[in-house]
Amino acid sequence: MAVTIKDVARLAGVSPSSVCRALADPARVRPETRESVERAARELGYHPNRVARSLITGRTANLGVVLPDLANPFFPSVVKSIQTQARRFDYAVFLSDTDEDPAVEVPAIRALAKQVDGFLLCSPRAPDEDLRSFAGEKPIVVLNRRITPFPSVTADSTGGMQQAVAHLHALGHRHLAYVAGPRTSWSNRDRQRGLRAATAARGMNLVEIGHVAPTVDGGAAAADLVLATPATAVLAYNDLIALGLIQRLQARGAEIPGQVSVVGFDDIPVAGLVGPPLTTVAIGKEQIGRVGVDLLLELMADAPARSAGPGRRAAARMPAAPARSVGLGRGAGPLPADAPGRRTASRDSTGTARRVLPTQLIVRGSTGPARQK
Amino acid sequence: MAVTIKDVARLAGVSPSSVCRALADPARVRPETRESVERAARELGYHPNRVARSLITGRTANLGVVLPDLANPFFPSVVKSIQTQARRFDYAVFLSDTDEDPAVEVPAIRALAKQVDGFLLCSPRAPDEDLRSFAGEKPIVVLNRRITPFPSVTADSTGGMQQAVAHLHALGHRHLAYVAGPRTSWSNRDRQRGLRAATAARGMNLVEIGHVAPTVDGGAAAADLVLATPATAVLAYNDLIALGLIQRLQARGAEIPGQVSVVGFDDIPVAGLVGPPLTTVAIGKEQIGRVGVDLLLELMADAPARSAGPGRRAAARMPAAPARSVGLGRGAGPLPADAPGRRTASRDSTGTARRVLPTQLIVRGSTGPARQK
DNA sequence: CAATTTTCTGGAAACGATTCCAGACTGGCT
DNA sequence: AGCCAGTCTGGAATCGTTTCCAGAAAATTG
Repeated sequence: MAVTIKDVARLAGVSPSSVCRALADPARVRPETRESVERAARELGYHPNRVARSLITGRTANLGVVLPDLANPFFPSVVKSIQTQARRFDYAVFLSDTDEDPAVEVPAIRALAKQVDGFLLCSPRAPDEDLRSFAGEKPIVVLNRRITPFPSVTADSTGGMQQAVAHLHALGHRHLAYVAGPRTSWSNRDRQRGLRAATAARGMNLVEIGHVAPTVDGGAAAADLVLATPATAVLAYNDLIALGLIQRLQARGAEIPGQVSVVGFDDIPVAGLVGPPLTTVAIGKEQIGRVGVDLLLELMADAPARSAGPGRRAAARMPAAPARSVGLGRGAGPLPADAPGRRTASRDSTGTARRVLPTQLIVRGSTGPARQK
Repeated sequence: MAVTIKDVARLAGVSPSSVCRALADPARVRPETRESVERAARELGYHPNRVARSLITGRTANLGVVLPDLANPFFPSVVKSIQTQARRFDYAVFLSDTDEDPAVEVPAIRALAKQVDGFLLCSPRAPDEDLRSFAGEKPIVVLNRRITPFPSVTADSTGGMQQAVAHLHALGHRHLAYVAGPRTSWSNRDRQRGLRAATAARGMNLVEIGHVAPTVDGGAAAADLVLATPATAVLAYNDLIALGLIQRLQARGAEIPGQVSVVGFDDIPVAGLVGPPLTTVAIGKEQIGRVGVDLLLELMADAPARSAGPGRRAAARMPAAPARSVGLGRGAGPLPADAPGRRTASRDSTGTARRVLPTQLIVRGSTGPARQK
């Protein structure tokens, strides 16, 4: 039914091998051959079957992206940047939304494993050891979490929390509350850790409120608990929770920021549009995806498709992933962080890359001077 | 490197064909064979290579989703529901974001064509004839647009606009403005058409404001133009534009809804969180994806992978797509529209399915009585 | 012009699974 | 015991492409 390489070969009057060569690497055939093959291919509308190709080359030109919840506006931003960067290198993207269910993650990865050249795991929720079982099988880069031995891209939660706490301290707040996200979220632990350090450093009081879903509803559910504490300001695991908090706090009659200040995390696109606009810690969502893809491509270049030996032939046709693209810095986001120097790149003791992206407090309307007791 | 069917065969002491049979259809081998194959497979951690399988079966168990912009919160909702429904039938999802560029669409489809069993095109922006060139090649279902000969899932824009206009009319508005979305968007034309009909029916005045990007910035750009008209209420192509309008109108000192009422379209998740909460026309985003997948699976069952003849063998192992799943109605959304009767299913003259999903006006805080001149 | 290198090409093998076909074995029946 | 139907299995072919290998043709050299 579909037109194959044989059809082209027949029409062009050459062998399938020559068609392959003519299309893959025109320099390796006589100009006349190239010409007639190209004409035949065009005439028949031939497009090589990537499935068949990947069977023999071991490369699929696909990337797998696994994330917990596309309904959280943070993730579409990341996926979009992944998509953009992947397309630049002619990679297509598989998407798998696990719906915040850790148990779905491993099967999801497993299902995609043979169809992709590598994975980007965004904020994976599965236990470390489950994920580690994929080490060595496929190149994997983890976003928003650190699991040896995988390269990772994370945000500087500590720095962000320090900025946020400094801001609140300057406004006179001394009693803070933190509304925690999912128990299985590494980011949550990271942010919580950063917040504890920051409050401790300034001798501030911190109340932590249980684990809630990282959604608007989760935030709403925590609001009443917040009012029951002496906290004059509350920091949320993420913006969605913060939005839910504001919503419910206002419904309870609490003025924001008059009675309670609220700080989010992520700076999702709508953060500035709500009433009052949300003060939040911004992280470079576009950078996460871009850096993640670059890291993954580097990793894939090191661990080639089939043979383990370095310097494979196929690598020649693979677009160069490394330095060049990293340095491009196209589409500088709102963060001034795109300057090379600001991005922290390090390697741990085993040599795996760890990129930590800078964070930045965006002060909007949801924070103000602490109320007087 | 990876474990293949041969390895399993060797360990189990049988031929590769038997391994295949034992795993695919246990009833076709002796229980002992099945047992030893399963043990060997488990021991080696064997997972069949889906790429190799699809080469011979012609089925990939992948779906392709193409959409214009994941940053528009409308699309993640749709993708998520597609993903959920696809997973239920063991399909994986390829995602391609075209960044609102019509020219990218056809190559994007082309690149995925050989790796998927069918496509869901969400709000495609490419010209009809370009997309029609894929007819017959692959099963395609179009969402938010109608292009013969493809089955489609659309929202009842006319009904939605009628509700919105009735609402505004009742509030005393007589002069309306419409801020149009992308020129290439079928939905925009559909909504515009519906709005014209609705206003004409009531003898209301309608000013149409040029095509803007379907984003917050697009809305902000149109705000000043709105103020220059006699309109007391403005309807936007979508919620993002409406949000941008509100933002900029407020910045210009216009009270909302005191001076201008604003109506959006889509009911994106944040619509209720902004200040003031947005009055908007809701469409069943979860339904769109679910119905789209069901329609596509039906279509794929009719037009099987390889041979054109009906009643293929492979179809037996493919989960039944039709009625059963459609009727499930799991996870009923906020719309009462999940009841079977309310969803309009029709077929045009050529017999292609056209599902039109109901819309519903959600009245929130951004609309109020018309200001007195 | 012969010898040698280089360029170019076709045939065959390979990738990992599925499926067809035919042969081996089992069991039931006469 | 002999025959037949049915069950179960292994070998071979297949999917569409890439790649290896060897041979043919062309170009270069002495």
